Amino acid sequence: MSFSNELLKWYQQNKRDLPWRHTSNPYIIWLSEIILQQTRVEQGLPYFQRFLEQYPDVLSFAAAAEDDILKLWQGLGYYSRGRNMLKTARTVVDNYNGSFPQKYDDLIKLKGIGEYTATAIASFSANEAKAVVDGNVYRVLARYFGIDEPINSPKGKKLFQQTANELLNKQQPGLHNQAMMEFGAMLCKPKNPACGICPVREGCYAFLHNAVNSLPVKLNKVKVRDRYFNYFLVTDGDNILMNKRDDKDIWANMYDLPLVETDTLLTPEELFYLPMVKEIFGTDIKLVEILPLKKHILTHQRLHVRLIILNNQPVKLKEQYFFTPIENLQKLALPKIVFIFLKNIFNL
DNA sequence: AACACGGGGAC
DNA sequence: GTCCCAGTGTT
Repeated sequence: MSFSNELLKWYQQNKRDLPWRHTSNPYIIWLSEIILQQTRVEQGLPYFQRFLEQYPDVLSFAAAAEDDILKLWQGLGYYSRGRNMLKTARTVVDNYNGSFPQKYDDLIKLKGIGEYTATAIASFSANEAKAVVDGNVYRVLARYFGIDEPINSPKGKKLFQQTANELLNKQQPGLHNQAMMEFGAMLCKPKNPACGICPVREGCYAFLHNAVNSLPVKLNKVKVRDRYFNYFLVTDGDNILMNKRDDKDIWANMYDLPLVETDTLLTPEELFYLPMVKEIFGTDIKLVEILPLKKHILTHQRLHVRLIILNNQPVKLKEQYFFTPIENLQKLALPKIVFIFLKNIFNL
């Protein structure tokens, strides 16, 4: 029995019942695929449900405001996905008459849809015969065929895509693709794969050569940068001073508090002496409290975040600053760490 | 080719 | 702590 047939048999018996597997609607599949980029199914599932309820079709999605999309995306990370979805939804309405494309060549042109996602949508919704290659597929192929080429080198990427294409079941590409990924996620896991119950282990290079833990090979460990975020909490009656972030840094276009970033951890005295701080709050700082430093880990950054509560009014409002009612915080898209601070203070 | 972009869960 | 998740866009 061929690898593909064993795989499909395993899939029919072991697949999870996931909502996006009950449809061939490319809009719904697109929604699920974007949400699941670099995101585990369990984490993305509730977001998928909320998005589908709020925006049942591409027309309603295209009509949304960016603030509303980001708010619904809050806590999921990689927020450019949400912003790109809005662009793509509007492109689909404008250029495709609201009918979501199903062909790879159309999909790949849309914002936020890369090689993987275009293949996934095309094969799941219309059985286009292309092989998906995601993190799961890299792992399954590297182990089964004993490929030690790094999965994140250009050469490796080509090799794995080619291998996946040759393995693809051309009769049922959609099913085959889903089966490959489910197999990688459920059985051929990164740590402690279930080789004991694996239906294809007799043909698996890694199993036969005791190389399961050394495959796949991946290069380039990410460098992590330390950043120190000093947030200032300033209120005026029932209003709170907020900041809208620009589109350059992390958390683009989302909302946080007035922020002074430093290279190192400063004492309050050093901090209050900074020109930036004096410019915004003057020289007479009325400190109420400094909440303890919280560490917030991102992929490339370690954020050291603290909240400084002042009894000052700003002497100068920067352009991106604005006062808003505290109850309105519920409606703003806030980075996780900012949300946690504010939640603890205001019982949001 | 290298880097930026979040947050969470498993070990 | 480390790894990595149904990756993509920018430089």
